Amino acid sequence: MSTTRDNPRTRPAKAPLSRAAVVTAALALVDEIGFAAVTMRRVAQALDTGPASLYVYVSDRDELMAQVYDLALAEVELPGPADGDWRARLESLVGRAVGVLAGHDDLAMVALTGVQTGTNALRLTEEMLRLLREGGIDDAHCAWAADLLDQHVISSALERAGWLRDQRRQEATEQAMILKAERELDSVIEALPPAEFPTLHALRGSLTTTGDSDARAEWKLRVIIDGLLGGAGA
Amino acid sequence: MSTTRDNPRTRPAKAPLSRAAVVTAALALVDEIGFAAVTMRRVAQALDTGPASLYVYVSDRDELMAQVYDLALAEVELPGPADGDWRARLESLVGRAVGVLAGHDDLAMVALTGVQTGTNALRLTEEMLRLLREGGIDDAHCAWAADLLDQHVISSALERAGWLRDQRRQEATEQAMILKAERELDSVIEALPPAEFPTLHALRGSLTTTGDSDARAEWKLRVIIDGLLGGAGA
DNA sequence: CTACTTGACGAACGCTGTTCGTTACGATCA
DNA sequence: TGATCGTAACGAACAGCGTTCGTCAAGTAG
Repeated sequence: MSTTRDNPRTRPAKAPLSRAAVVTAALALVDEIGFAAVTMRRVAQALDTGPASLYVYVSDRDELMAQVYDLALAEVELPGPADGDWRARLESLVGRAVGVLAGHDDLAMVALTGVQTGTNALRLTEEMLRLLREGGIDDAHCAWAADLLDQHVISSALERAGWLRDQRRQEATEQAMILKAERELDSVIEALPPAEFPTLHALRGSLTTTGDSDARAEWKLRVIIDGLLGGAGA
Repeated sequence: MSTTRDNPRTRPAKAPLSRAAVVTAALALVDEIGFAAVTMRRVAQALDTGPASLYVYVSDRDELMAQVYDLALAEVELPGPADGDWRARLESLVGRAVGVLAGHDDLAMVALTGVQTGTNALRLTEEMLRLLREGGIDDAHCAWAADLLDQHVISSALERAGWLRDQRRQEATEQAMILKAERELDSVIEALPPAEFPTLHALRGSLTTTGDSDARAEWKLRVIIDGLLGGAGA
């Protein structure tokens, strides 16, 4: 009974296990199996350990996911002078943020639980505010404008992530149903009484084309900046 | 053993149990204990039955919550001619939607899982599109504009719901810490190196005043509509 | 060589969404 | 009236979840 475990020796090297290792493994898992499917147990399994071990470096699942969120934001490169004037740079910054977040499934959901205070989140906010000021937005409104842009980033990232997921699922099923959800919405509208929903019927065609989520996000962003420059914003 | 159960008689009347009853109970529970805390078991308990019984009327927790979401939207009254021109009406409609959703904790999260096709969601979309067209927004852009406004509604509702929840918690704790999260963000910014984050430092005051979430949501809405009228929207 | 701190982790708790198989009721039909 | 049958109701269970506790082993300081 004294020499019960040879585990410590049989296990070769093992991962040193650290806060960074846990967060990195969790992010990789988000990309692999999706945000909702990432559990403490699976993260532990990926690190070849038990779930309890994670709590040395992370206090909570929520805190872990907040760290993962900030790690993902590290991928966003700040636009430089080559990207043009303040407006072009702002559009570039926002576009990159949407792209990066959408590339990690529904990870952007983390940002809905409250203001993120991670290093990278603050780095992006700093640059966003700087560009807004450079564009002449009133100091008193800059915070609100950044908030509005943040909401746009998160919403668009989630929408795009969902679209990417659907597309991957359809590739996996190898079915030519093109866009099931799209057709669904179309048929729902078609079944509506035209007398009560005339506008939905009239615009049915343009409502159900969800394909170019990129162009739509860019259009929305232009609208927002236009609004900031035009009326109450400046 | 033959007269084992007098249950059917001892139980006085019992709830007839129906799809509507389940959804209504779930909505009441959302208001009482919060969106995240609503489980199938608790809904069943509120109806004095077991969790398995719910699955006769509802296929899924997600489907149940989608129904609850649409039921909540029924509270939104469409603005009438007394509310002014198309723009005033649109602002009124969006404001009411935000208010109603924010009054049901994080219920707006449901709308992040995909396009909602419930009766009331469509009712609001119809009116939104109608007003946008009346305002002269190009048909090709109306769908995108409605999407943008939807994102605003959901984001603002979630933000406001979180604020209301924090406030209720602080009332419960009877503490005068005013706004813990606010102070937290303030101290986080204060601790940042000023050389790398000059704008965050400069705007620190206006960034941390989260109090008037109403005024902020209204300002954002004005910005969006201004943007729709100004540049690429019309 | 001993004492102590600290990371690692097996086991367990209470909870979750959901399914299965069995009841018992109300309506239908002979 | 009496038998039949579809179906709402539900007790029990399953697999999985986040998290905590107590213990074990390894490294460090004295």
